[in-house]
Amino acid sequence: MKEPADQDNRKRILTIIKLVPTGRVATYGQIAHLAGLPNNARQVGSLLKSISSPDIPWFRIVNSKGEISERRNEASQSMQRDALEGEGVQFTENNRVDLSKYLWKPS
DNA sequence: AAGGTGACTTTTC
DNA sequence: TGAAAAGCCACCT
Repeated sequence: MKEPADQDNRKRILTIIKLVPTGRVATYGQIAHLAGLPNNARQVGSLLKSISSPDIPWFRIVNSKGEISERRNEASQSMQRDALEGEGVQFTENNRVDLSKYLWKPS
């Protein structure tokens, strides 16, 4: 039987994000890779902007530099930083997180 | 149908 | 080390 691939992928991505533990962050590429979409990091981001589920810790997703990606809605950006700091993640002067410390390493 | 866009990543210089 | 360009792929005019 056949399934709509993109919807299935979307669900898989969200599932992965839910697995990211508190106080940790993950990169878009990592999420995409874990979801089985190695080169679709952008799609992950595109999906996150339309997030509506409170169960999804979207704020734990940052880009490969460890910085919060720029977006149209600035409020969302500062909200993300605030949420991460509330979980114990410290930001550097450059407005970045130390990936070598906070990056989620799945088993 | 075809080209532009984007919450990205990696390679190059 | 860091900025710029190229690469990628789904989604939207």
